[in-house]
Amino acid sequence: MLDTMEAPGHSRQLLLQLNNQRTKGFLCDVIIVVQNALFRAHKNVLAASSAYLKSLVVHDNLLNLDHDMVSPAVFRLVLDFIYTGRLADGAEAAAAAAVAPGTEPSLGAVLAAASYLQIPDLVALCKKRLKRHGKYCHLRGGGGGGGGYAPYGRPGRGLRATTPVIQACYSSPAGPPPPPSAEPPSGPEASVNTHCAELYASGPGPASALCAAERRCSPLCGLDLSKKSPPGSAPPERPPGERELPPRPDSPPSAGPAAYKEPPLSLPPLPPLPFQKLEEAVPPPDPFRGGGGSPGPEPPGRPDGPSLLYRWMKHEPGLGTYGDELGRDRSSPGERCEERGGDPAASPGGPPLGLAPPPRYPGSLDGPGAGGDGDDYKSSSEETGSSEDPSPPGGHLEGYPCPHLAYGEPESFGDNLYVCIPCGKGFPSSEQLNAHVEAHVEEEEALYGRAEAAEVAAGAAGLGPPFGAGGDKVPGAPGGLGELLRPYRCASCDKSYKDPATLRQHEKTHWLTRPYPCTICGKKFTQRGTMTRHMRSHLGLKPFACDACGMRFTRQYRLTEHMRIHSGEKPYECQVCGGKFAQQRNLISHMKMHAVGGAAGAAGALAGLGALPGVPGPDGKGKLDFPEGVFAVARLTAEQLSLKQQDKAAAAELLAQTTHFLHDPKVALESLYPLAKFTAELGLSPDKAAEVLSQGAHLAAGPDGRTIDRFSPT
DNA sequence: CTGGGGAAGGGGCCC
DNA sequence: TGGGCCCCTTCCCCA
Repeated sequence: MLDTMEAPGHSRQLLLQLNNQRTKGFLCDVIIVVQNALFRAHKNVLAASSAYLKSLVVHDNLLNLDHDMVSPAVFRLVLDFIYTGRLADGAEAAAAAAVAPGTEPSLGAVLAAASYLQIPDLVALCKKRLKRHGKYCHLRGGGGGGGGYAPYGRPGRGLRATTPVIQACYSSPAGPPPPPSAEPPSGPEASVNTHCAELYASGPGPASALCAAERRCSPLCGLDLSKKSPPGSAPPERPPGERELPPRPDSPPSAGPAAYKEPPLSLPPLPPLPFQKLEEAVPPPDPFRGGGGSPGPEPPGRPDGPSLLYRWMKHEPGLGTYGDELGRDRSSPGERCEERGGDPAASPGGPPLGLAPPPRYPGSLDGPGAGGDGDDYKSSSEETGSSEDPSPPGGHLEGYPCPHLAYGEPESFGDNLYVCIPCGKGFPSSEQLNAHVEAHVEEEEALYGRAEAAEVAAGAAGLGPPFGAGGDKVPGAPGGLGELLRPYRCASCDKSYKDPATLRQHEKTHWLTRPYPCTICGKKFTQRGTMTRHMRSHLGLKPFACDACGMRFTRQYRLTEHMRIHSGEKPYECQVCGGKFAQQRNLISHMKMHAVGGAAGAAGALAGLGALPGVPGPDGKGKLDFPEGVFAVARLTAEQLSLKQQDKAAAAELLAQTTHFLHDPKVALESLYPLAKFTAELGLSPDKAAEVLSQGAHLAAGPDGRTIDRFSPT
């Protein structure tokens, strides 16, 4: 009979590993939004620790906590407790939160949060500590104007009040996490590196909760990265029709689940914070308020107004702030981010107090989306090694964009808490930062001209962008059918569009400066929507869930595509070999295999098929009569066209080749319609098909274009 | 080892 | 502003 054996320290070791993984974002499957901060964690761990969080994580991957009950700084401590079983004392809390001493969250705030989140162990620990101290407000500068049971560790809200962009946060200014040892973690190092999975979102609340002013002023703010699962695409764990989370019986109506009205993925705007009121009532000696007599900043997350925020955001992020490797784009090496000009650590405005500048880890977002899941997480023995050094380089999972590596170490700015995101310099007051940002703007204007300003002006005035493109719009200009359908022509590339807005949008693709940079990796985009979508990949927001398998996607279209796997539908058929595909892109890829040398291949095929009746068909299995050969030519031509849709010249050439072999004008004209029809079947727009038809008809029947009407596709 | 297919991620861009 | 589609690319699996 075997005795029950117990490995000593197993549970603690397990917790250490979990915490280690959390610091890297490894296998994190939930994001917790607390005001302007994002935390990543593991559902299982949260569910095992907090009844409240348990009720949330079973439904969603993105939780939105009531920031009136839990501040980011407090939740940081709570999360640390969950993963370590330890509650940092005041000094540790300050160190862990990278805040100035005396500004750590009050124990009362932690207790309130623990109660709110239903973490009995933490509640008991807080009470015990409070009793031991014999008071509730023993912590320096405690929350709520002196500690007590203020539900909110307000001082913590000063944290990074001027970091409106998503930014990594470290618990400690330096040093890797402690290696697992036989001793329980103690001292400040115990909480080292426990917060690197925390990101700060722009604005005072979740990404979607930016104030209207910020939305107005910043092309990067007000991003609503949220999406909702389409009807019928809810996560599988959520029963159909169930939208509301189960109410939490003991929570007040104004807080907790009752305040939770929207699925977390939607990141509903948060109500105004009572911060101002608190300040008015008890003006605290807030070290976050910067230099002496300055009027002080807005509440945390609300930096000096929209204009300042805009100036930060509109500036190209100095990617070195987040890691020099950021923004690297495999497919677009030319868009790699430029090195940051200066090192904040070396700058005069850098961290005072002799704090060592955080090392710049060569992180990279090359891997799957930072917040990705599924394939984004690749198993690695590294991750399980207890002695692994999470310090980069080389210490994180390949392909996994560890947030703290990717975004760089947290800045320890000491008193210089107003941080310029582009260059990383810290300033003691918002005014000084403002002046500094002005310099950035001037530099930027000098460097890039006024393209962006022109864009803003053009957008406001309804004018075209620079380069005079807007001046060439000639609605209804004389010409063929294409011009009638798309009268707004781009002066730079000859493309034409139906409406001026689309043309204006297109013309941005010719600009030298892309107006919408990603605040995380710095990659720039021509369209805000593209950038927003890109940001979702960073945050791992996948709102579209498959009912069948639970897999989630960032885009509706992907889900639609994915659902064909379950339905077995393969609507895309190769006209050459009959192969069927669920994804159109795979058909296109497949067709490239058939296409031998593009136009040359088409010409060869034309020569073999269209010119001679009775030659073997495309599949090589049968003989085609002449009309069939014509259609085969049309098909092949259309297929070729589908591969090179943008290349109108190539399309015209292919059509010319097609019609060249159709000596009989009647046959040629008859072949044009199926050609255009098939072109449309391949997914081209009716306009495109009409354009193809127009071009072909001109080639086949002369330049007058009179045949177009007869053969217009329906 | 290689090539092809399946599936998916991400960017571009038009509507 | 978001949806939808196209395109390129990557990863994995399998023959």
